[in-house]
Amino acid sequence: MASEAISAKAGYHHGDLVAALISQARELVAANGADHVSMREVAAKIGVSPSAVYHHFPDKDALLGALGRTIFEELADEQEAASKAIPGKSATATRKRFRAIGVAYFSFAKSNPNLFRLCFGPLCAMGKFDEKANSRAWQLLVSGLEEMSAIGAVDPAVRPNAEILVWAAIHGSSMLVLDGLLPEEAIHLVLDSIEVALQGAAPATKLKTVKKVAKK
Amino acid sequence: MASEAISAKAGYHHGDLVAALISQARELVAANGADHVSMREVAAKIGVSPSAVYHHFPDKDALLGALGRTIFEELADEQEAASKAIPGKSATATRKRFRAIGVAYFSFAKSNPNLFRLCFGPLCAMGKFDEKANSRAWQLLVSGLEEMSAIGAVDPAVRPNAEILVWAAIHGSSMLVLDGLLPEEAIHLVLDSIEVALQGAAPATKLKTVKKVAKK
DNA sequence: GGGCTATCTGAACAATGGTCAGATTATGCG
DNA sequence: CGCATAATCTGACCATTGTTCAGATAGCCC
Repeated sequence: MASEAISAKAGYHHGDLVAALISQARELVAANGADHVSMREVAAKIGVSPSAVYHHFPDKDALLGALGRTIFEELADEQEAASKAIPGKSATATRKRFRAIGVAYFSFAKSNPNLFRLCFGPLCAMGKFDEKANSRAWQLLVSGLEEMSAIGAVDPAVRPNAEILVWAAIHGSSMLVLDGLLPEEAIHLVLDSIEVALQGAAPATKLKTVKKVAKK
Repeated sequence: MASEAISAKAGYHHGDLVAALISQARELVAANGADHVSMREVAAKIGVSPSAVYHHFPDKDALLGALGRTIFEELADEQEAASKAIPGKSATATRKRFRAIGVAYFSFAKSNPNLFRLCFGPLCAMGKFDEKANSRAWQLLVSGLEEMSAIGAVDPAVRPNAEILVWAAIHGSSMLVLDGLLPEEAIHLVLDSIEVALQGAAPATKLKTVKKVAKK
């Protein structure tokens, strides 16, 4: 019903079809999962013929790719909002802010599982999104870690790889919770562990990594 | 060509169709991804009519579910093999063994991305696999951590949640590498960081987790 | 207004997941 | 051995899907 209200206003034939398509696709993917969305259904719900879609997107992957790009933005938006909701430069504020960014990531995944899966599915591996689609979220993480460093909550020894560990742990726990393989509390346990991990430990555990990645 | 050689031998009409179907599905999923596999193609490659499949599996998800279960076993097999390849109770052997389990997880993902994705996709969330499909892999992880504890490589304070952190980090980094969002070396950086993290830190960082999970 | 281009439609195609009645084969029972 | 019964497979069929393409329709510029 309210599919025209998205952008600008109607101008030529139908209005801003591409925006309407993405928005409608968002709704259907969120409801049924990316695999169970058909171009025809998207077109029909907008009141347009199935073939109309192909004048704006070469194929289904392109539509879903465009959608994925906007979802990445949404995710970054929520993380940014969560971060900005906790101002202040005190140590506890910094800590809370850092944690909030991680919780926002998980919360987004939990409340939009199908959209989250779209972002990190095979389409991502096929490069259907922008190169830098996730760069904002990454920047958020990095600056969160920089603030943590500033208050001395990050051992300089672990700092260089910290972003990767943090993202991997948050992303992994989110995914495994979505899959039903970990309970919801996992995200908090993981965030606790991460804060501990960032403090580092006695430097006796250095072990050079010389294993080969692929075994075959 | 060699599709009958899988299990037992022919008995009635076609032989062990269900095993042949799973095996053929495995091949096609590995090659084309789970989304681009059709029942008809699976049936055709085996030389059987499309409808024959539906006398053994109620629908496509059931076939892929059965396949997923076997993939989970494969994954656990590889982890177990990697673990057993490093015997000994010394500290360095224990450490190497622990790391090998993680590397095996990643290696499997990297060399069978489509199969790996099948295991942890929406089908998992829908409960199409066995409840305890991944319990063997989990056990491996747990006992690996117990050994690490035994040599004093795990701070008792972080021990209770260690399994979750480790799985999340390894799974997350594997997924993000598959998605092309992290470089391949990420797995080693993550494993390094994990070993440090397990050592724990000064107990000044305890922060009770009282945040709410869903923000809405 | 006339042409040009952007935008959309309608019909069509091959392929897909799934169903069902019936053919074919094995198996158990006398 | 013979026959009924159950297990297994086939063929035709249906609705739906992604995608294409020739043409209809509407906006825009001169």
